[in-house]
Amino acid sequence: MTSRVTLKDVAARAGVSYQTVSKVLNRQANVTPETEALIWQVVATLDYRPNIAARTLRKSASYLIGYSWTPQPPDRANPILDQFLTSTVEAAEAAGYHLLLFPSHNVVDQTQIYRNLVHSSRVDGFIVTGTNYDDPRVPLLQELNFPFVAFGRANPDWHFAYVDVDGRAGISAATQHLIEQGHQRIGLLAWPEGSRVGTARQNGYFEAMTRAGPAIDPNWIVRGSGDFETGVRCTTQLLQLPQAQRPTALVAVDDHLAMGAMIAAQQAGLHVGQEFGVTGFDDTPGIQHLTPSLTSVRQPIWQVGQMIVELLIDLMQGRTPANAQINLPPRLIVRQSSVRNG
Amino acid sequence: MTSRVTLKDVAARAGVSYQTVSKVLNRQANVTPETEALIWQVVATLDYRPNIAARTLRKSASYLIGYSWTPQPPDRANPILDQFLTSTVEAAEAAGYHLLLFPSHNVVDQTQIYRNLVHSSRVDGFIVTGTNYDDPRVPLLQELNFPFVAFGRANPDWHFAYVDVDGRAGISAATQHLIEQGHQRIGLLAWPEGSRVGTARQNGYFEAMTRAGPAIDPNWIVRGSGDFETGVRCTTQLLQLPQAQRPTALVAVDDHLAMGAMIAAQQAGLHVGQEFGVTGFDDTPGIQHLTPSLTSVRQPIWQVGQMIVELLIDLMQGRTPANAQINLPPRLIVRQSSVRNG
DNA sequence: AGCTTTAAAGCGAACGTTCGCCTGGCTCCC
DNA sequence: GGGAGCCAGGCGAACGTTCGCTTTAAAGCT
Repeated sequence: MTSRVTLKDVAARAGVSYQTVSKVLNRQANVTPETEALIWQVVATLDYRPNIAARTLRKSASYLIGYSWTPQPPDRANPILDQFLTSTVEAAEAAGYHLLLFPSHNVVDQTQIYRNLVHSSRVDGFIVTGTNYDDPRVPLLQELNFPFVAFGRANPDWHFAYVDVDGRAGISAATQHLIEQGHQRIGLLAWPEGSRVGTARQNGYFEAMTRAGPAIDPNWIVRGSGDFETGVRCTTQLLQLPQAQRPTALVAVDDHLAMGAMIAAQQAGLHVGQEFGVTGFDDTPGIQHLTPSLTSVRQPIWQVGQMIVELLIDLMQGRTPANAQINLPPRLIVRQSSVRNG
Repeated sequence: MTSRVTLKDVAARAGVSYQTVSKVLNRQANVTPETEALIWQVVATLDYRPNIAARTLRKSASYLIGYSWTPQPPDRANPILDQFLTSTVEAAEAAGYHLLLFPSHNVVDQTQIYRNLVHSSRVDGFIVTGTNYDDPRVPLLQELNFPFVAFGRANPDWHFAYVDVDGRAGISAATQHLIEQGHQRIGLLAWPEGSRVGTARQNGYFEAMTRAGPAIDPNWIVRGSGDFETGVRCTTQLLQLPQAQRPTALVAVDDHLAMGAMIAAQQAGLHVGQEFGVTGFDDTPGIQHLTPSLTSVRQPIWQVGQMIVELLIDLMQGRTPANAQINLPPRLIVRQSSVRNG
């Protein structure tokens, strides 16, 4: 808009060639301290900023990171989007990169979008979220030999950079915690089989149960999509079991299921916490204000974002990170819904 | 990564000059149908994609829109971020634009960040959210003569493009609804004075009350930051008033305050809905699952995003939109917390 | 003194587009 | 039949950088 000031303007004012100015700005100059100081001063007075497009063209590096996420339906919160974006944007910014958003709603030809961004050299790398088994984006980006880091693992046979949160350890800790509260018959509210995240989480339940001893009744394990209504329905159904066989606590693989479970238990006249333990997963903002407040597993989202960017920048700049498969432990946040004296 | 294919490659293969290929791709060519078809075919077989950096440099248009938002603390959900981003990204994509995220956390020198993005021609325009009275970004962008559209108004004396949601109408509708439910003494949980959004919303309360008749007791109006704990505290305090003077319903200017109010009322032994009406604002995901479910005012976020992008594209392409000050009505979602037979 | 080394800065080219102007050849019409 | 008009396409230049090589001049060495 306001007429742009370029290298040539700075050079003219400083009495040097514009290439010299470029070298000074990129700190790779052989110049006398005097000319260097002069150039910096002219840069400051003219308020010069390098034209990113020209730099991008010349260096074929856009300093842009592509980021896609899966939008949630509007009646559902995305508990981590805000924090994850803030974290990644901040880490990227510190290294001179920006985030370019693109939607993943277009399931039809996901790969075309990626191809396009790669071949038009719009972006230098990708952050891929919500990976599942055999996620097509992973082999695609590998085939294109394009830098990317995933939030979450995929097919275990594939070798690529990712940062993941150990859902197994999280659910295991929640289960263990309920056992320590004296529960013996503990049920599991899980997602349908086949999702990578869901499998990891449910394995945490089996691990803790078999380690600590309580027998598992297959009837205690119910599956459904991860929403509130499913939580209500499945829990109501579980509570139909004969008194001596029905669970006294439920581990849910996400907070929505857990909230449904709490409501169903309350409707059945149970005092959640005291008589009936419930735990969730994600530590969705707001669940600390429920009555009773909901125990949940909190993912270290901030750290995930930081590490993803760190890895990605290594990859984009051609370095090989020492450890490109990172698995972070989540943290159990104990609240009223799972403790007996609460 | 994979060796890029350029206009010249296409031209060589098609036996024309590369400029002609460019013209065909930009649909401004005078070419025979045969050569045109041939060029398109070669483009397809070589899988050519224009290099965005080169185009950006030449046209000095980056097809990038800068978007900044104010991150919420991690224990607080941002109820609209996901939907707003999805909406804007989708609308932008349809017009060939992408969104560039940048953080607004750096309060110290907000304007430097904007200046930088403008002068380096990183972006072609901005979406500015969370505007307040005398927001410094508005005059800055006006001075730079740079296209932008705000989500929300600012100083009423300034003339710029915005899309806003009529908070006054929303709170007015909520208040009106409580009056229709038979409430006469209705209180207001508001933010501290001085915020633009807060003022608009509280005015809706005054409007509906004076229009419909109930006298307003200044004691019914309490202010504090918009969080859950404040809602609890203020409501508890209100309920200390003598029985004959205390409100039988509360209008809250956001959902957090409303949730606090519900809990405080329940702790005071009141049956929310039946005996004590509560309404919120934002229709935060999840509040439909509270007991009782919370009546709230829903903003047409999707539409806001679409219209902002529409306006912005007009501005960026030099057109003058017919109506650049858009005020959208929100919608009251009535649930159990505000109805007497609920 | 004559030669090599080094420091400081200049110079040309290239990245891949788009844009405006130019040209060659054909058609058309009086 | 010859000039005007038009159509298809070519051509040069420019956008603002970065990069590697060259040049100049001064300094160092034997």
